Amino acid sequence: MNPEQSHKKLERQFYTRELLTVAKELLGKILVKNDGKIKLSGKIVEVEAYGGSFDEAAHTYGGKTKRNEIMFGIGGFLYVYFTYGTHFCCNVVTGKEGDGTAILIRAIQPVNGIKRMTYNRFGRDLIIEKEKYNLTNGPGKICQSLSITKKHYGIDLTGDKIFLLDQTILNDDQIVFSKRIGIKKSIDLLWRLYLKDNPFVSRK
DNA sequence: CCACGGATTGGCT
DNA sequence: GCCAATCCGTGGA
Repeated sequence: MNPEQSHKKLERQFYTRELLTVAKELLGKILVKNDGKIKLSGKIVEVEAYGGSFDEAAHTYGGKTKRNEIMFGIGGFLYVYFTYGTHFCCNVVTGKEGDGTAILIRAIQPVNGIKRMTYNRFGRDLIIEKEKYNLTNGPGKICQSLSITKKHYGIDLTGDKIFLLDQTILNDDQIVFSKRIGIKKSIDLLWRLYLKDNPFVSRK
């Protein structure tokens, strides 16, 4: 059965829990970008947790600024940032007011709207089968294929524009806990979580 | 005001 | 494996 038709939208209380709890349970959930007639969606297969008093790699480490203020709010909102002059990345804010924690969505497995995602990414149809795996296997690629930009900063994930659909919670033995990618601080935390053996994960 | 560099990606050696 | 692209948030003068 199509997972988009068989599960409910995640509510506020899913997001307001502790960072790593939410990170684990985000795996396997369906991310939906609702563009009206067209709905783009994918299963979350890789995430990274950020935030808390000792995580120097988190954007919240230096305190509240205009850029990161949504991360300091209550869970269930979207934190979008722009980096390297080229890419957007999207995060799910977690926890209570003031926590400053969020989870970067690093890779999804396309479910619906694959043709549209392909056009958003490459400006054309798929040419080779292999390209299917290059659609959404990275944080910048997700935002490009789903057309998520700065204007989606702060969107309420309990609304109907961008949201998550509930799915079965996965067991720990299906999840790999590893070091985060592309950071220079707090590099030893095993806060990158991904689905074991999933071909849409950004790297092993 | 200015300088620095980044939670990335894609192309080339 | 190396590096440029290309913007803007952040921090120091």
